[in-house]
Amino acid sequence: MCPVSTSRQYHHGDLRSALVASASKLLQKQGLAALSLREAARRAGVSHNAPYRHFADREALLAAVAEDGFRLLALRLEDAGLGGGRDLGEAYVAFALEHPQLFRLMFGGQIPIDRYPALREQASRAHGALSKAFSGVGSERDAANAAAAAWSLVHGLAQLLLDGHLPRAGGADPRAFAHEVIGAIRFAVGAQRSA
Amino acid sequence: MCPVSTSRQYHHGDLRSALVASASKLLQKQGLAALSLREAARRAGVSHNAPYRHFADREALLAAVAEDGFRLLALRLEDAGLGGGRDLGEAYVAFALEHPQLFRLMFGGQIPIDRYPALREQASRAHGALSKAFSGVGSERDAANAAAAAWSLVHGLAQLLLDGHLPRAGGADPRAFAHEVIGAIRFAVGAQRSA
DNA sequence: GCGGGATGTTGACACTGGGCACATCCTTAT
DNA sequence: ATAAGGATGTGCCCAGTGTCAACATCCCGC
Repeated sequence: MCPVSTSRQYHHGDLRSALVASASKLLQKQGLAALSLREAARRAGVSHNAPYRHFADREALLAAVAEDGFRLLALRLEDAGLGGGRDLGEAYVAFALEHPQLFRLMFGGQIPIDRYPALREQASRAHGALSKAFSGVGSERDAANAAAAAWSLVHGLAQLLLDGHLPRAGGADPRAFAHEVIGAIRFAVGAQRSA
Repeated sequence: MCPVSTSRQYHHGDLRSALVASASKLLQKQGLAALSLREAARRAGVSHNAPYRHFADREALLAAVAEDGFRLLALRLEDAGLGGGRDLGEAYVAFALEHPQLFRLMFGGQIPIDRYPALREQASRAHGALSKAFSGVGSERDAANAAAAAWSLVHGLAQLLLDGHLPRAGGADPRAFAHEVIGAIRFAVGAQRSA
């Protein structure tokens, strides 16, 4: 399929990777709207139609970029997993803040995940890293729900921070703010009970 | 040349509203990618450049649609607010599930909110409706953080449900699932403490 | 009336995603 | 080694889009 290291280059060598790379850079610098197939091709030094040999359409290229994103996120979470649930959450938010555009692409609903098995797999990996921290809580179902709730919490926090919806009470440092908010969920739970 | 112009009104009457309406419908039915200025104009029965008398560019039209979305969300939350924090959360998720595309537009980061004061105001209104439920919790700062945490939780849950990231354990009904997950946050808090 | 500003229209340009036929190069079987 | 054949990349084409500029039409205050 994809001869990796041994053979000489045909025309470009590894256009697929080059395209994903230039697309990622483009996404990070200029945002999703500016990410065009043609521009990515231009930066990779090939004609505007060459990408179609590697990606069915623009969406497929986006999916490849997102897949890389999920892979990176999963790695981060697996690293942070040793520190417990709260560290996981902060790592999640940190990832989003470091790669805002990438994060939006990954969760922006632009890509129908089920159509890209490789994408789904990396996403599941990230999911798994989060779930593991809650595997010992109550029944199996309780654990799954707790994991879903925790994921929701940190995911929503990341998203709202990116969109500038949360007036950051905790000063300039978003990481500290995230720490504070994640901790404050217990107050919310309390209020919920009393209501 | 169309010399017959008696029945056909040259001035549309309220083109701005008509454009927002057709854009909303378009968004809901076909998704953000299919929402073009030209198509919206076409559906409003007007030439492809007429929108520019009311919107500086495509983004401004999107902002107007999103503004309507926030207005609707705020209303929903204000209605649900009487029932307490948990009802609020479920109303939030329900809104997202009923208007998936609109919700994504509102929070997809496509629109720089700060550039559209009217948008910001409606968004703040929704925020306020959520915050009110936590106004009595601990110190003022605790309350703000609790509100942020609660918002994050339901927002993340909505987003993850829309993207199909959460395998729904609770059967077919997403509303019941949302109820369950929101309730499960306390397990997550417990796990967090013990970690 | 009538002139000016708001509103719509037509035309044009650059750009994009995507399809087609053709050129180029590598690999493999003969 | 060489010819067949498939993988890879190129050009040219088309429809659709956002946006600008010039022009047409309408409505309101003088």
